[in-house]
Parts: sequence; C-alpha cells; structure tokens
Amino acid sequence: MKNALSDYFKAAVSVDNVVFGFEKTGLKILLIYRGAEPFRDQWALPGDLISVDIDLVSSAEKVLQKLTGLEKIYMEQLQTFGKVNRHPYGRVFTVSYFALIKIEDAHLNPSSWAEEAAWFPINEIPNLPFDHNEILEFAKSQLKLRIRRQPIGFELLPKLFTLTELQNMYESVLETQFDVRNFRKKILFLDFITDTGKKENCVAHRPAKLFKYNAKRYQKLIENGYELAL
Amino acid sequence: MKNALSDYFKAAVSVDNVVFGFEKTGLKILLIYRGAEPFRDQWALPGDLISVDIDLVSSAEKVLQKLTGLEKIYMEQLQTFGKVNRHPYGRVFTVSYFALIKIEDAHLNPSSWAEEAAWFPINEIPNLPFDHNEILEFAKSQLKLRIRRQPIGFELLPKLFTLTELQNMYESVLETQFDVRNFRKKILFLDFITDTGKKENCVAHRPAKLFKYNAKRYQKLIENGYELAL
DNA sequence: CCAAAAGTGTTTAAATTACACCCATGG
DNA sequence: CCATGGGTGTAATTTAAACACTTTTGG
Repeated sequence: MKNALSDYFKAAVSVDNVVFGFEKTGLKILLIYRGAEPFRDQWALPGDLISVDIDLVSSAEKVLQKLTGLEKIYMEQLQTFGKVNRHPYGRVFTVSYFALIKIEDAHLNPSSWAEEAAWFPINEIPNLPFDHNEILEFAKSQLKLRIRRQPIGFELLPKLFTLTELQNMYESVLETQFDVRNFRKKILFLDFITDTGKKENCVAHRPAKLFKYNAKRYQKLIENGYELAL
Repeated sequence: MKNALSDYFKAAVSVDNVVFGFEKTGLKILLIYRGAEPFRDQWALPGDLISVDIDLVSSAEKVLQKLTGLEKIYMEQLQTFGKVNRHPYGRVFTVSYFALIKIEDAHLNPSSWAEEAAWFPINEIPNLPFDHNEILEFAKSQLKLRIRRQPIGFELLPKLFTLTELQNMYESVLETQFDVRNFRKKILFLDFITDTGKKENCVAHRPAKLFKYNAKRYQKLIENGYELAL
C-alpha cells in the first residue's frame, strides 16, 4: 500500500535554538516566555516554524537576529527531533541549533511569539515544553565536545579578555577546574590569542593583561580542528 | 504579515542513510539505483520520505531493515539539510543518518524505490543526486570523529576478528597507518576486546588469534566516551 | 600597609613514538 | 624448506601533572 506523493507534504518543520552566553557568574541560556499557543505563558527555547520559502539555516539565524539584534551569530546545527506526537498541533519536526553569544552585545527584543526573554543560569533551567529539556541537555554535551575541538569559546567572551576570564569560561563550560599555570602554558602554546599590550584599569588589585583572539590562527583551527587536552 | 498556521504544514521530510561496510579491500558505502522519479536511474543514498504516522528514527531504521534484512543496525543521526530548492518536487527537508553494517550479514533486497543496491568503495563514489555527495562527505568526517570517541568500529567487523583485521578497519576509516606493536598495545590496554582462545584455520601462515569485543566494557565506553589517540 | 587577584618555572610521572626479529602454518 | 603473515619488548622522547611564592594595583 503506497501513499500518494501529496500525503507526504503535510509536515511542518521548526527550528529551536539553544543560545549560550557567559558572565562572571557562569554559563547562561536564553529562554523566551511564550506569548502564543501552544504552551503559552511558559519558558521555552526560542524557535519558530519555518516558512516554505526560507532556507533552514536562514530560518534559525533569523529567529536569533530578531531576538538579539545581533547580525553575525556563531551557530551550529545539533540534532533533529521527530517523534510523531511531539507537537500538539500536528506533525512538527524540529531542527535544533546552538548559538554562542556575547551577552553584553545582545539587546533583547522579544518579538511577536515571545512576551519576554531572559538569561537563565545553566543550572536553574525550569521545565520546558515540547522536548526542549532534552534538546538542552544534548546541546550542553555537544558544547563540551565542540569547545575542545575548535576555538569557539571566544564567541562567548568580549573582544578583549583576561586569561582569568578565558579560564573561567572554559571551566564553566567543561564543568571542571584547571591549574592556573598549566592552563596558561597550554593556551599560550596553542597560539590562540595575542597580548594587546593593554591592561585592565580601575581594579583593586594588580591589573590583568588584555588579550584578543588571533584571527588567522582561529580560522585555521576552526577548519582543521584540534584536540584540546585540558 | 503573519502566515496562517496551515501554511506551515506543507513540507515533506525524508531520511537519507549513509551506510558503511568494511571488507579487506577497504571501506564501502551502500548505494541504491533509483527506480522512481526524481533522478530515476541514478545511484543515490538509500532514503525515503517519512509518513506522518512514523517516528523519525523508526523511519530511518525501516529503510535499512527493508534493504538489508538486518534487525539491529547501529545508526546515528548526522545533520538535516533544508535548502529551499534541494528537491524538485517541493519543499523536502532531509535528515541524514549514518549506519555501520557487517557486510557479510546483509542480504541486499532492493525494494520498490530501488532497482538495485550495491557496495561502492569509498573512493569510487559516482556523482549523486540531490545534495547526497555533500551528505556523504559529512558522514565520512563524522565517522572519523566518532570512531575515536566510541568503540563503534566493531559494528563493521564480524563477531570474531583478528587484531590485523581490527587494525585494517581503523586504518581504512581514519585513512592512516599505524605501527603494529603500538596499535596492539593501545587496544589491549583499553580492554575493548577479549581473546576467545580460538584461532584462524586453513591459512597459509601462522594462524591469528580470534578476538571478540568485550560487551560490558563496550557499553561503558559507549556511554562515557573516551579519546582514542591512535 | 593590607587585601585581592595576577603572574610565573621546575620537577616528576605518564604516555607516545620509534624500531627489528622470531614464530606457526600450509603447500 | 620456503613463503606468508602473526606475534612480541625496550629505550628515548614528548607531553601532562603537580605544586607555592612574588607582583601590582586601589583603598
């Protein structure tokens, strides 16, 4: 018994983004407070249904551009979820993405489907609708893997950062602690980052040197990957 | 300008599988010769459109079960491709999977949409329709990454195998050569495999010991991952 | 001069690499 | 007895881990 071709063209596809940000207090996730059904008035991952005339990637980017006001956002696709009954309105597949954002650059601008948007500490995430909690767990584990293969951690930091900030970021993401001296040795050896000659000021302790990432080396490492044994 | 909800439920979703097998002559990919439009009479990845009442994963498994006659197949999801015009018949998203198969256990049984199915050496893949070549390249690079994190390589080998076969398999997948002694040292140290006490016979040279994988350890390593520095 | 965080090297242990010869079987 | 692939150990090098004190600034 073979279906007619038209029987297959009845699904919807959505994107759902797991957006990571980093502050001194730790890793954060961006959630929106849903302003529309289903699951109105619940915190959820920012996402949207895809229009037939928009590419998958563009669709994921558009959601975040609207929401954060940022133009260039680092995004990677995660997994696609497609259980028959995962959405109450019909057959909806969702493609999940993760994004890394500099929190201080994002000006949150909840759009039509969201009444509010807010950063949640990674360990204080409420119950989310659909399979969003599952998506989030997957995203966390992927971020841990990918941050060791590519220097994507910079996407979470301001343009200029101290070595301590860099270490805190890695420690938050990987949920471990590193020895200060060994950490610096490895990072400086990898040639990720460049000393800008500038320093922190107005701090009540010895001011730290400010570094920026090394753009040429970044590209090479993004393309080739590496293995960061931290 | 907001679309009506029904405007979103007009997409189709398919699965496409990149099926790896291994023989002495190297790594192979399973392709089918399309018996239906579009791209009839071309070699392509085995895949199918998803019915509205079947889960995504089941759908991918079903394609391969029909095609190979195998019940339990090791599969993992790769990426989803969703450019607007990737399919000539309308908006079709495709979710790609990779699968690892013991070639000698598979009894190929091309079904309705395929006139033929065959194993192609990994370096002799023809031009494929849709974005299948892109999917294949992605699958190859993912296999390289994942085989170093999890002991999934066994899925490509017969139940009993020699250390030389194991090494050849790793060398094919990773496209490198290893020193025989160092390879054995590492593998035996990881405690992946158990000596069955059996030996090859009817070979015109010293018969090799036959090993099997260590099921308990396999489970632990699948769950926790590791880093194979080969 | 005190508090607070930045910065810096050496020693020890572990892991990885390089490398060459004898062994068991079938024909 | 020969051809074929199977099997084995050690030394040298590289990489990772452990560990504590001095420096600079603001208040």
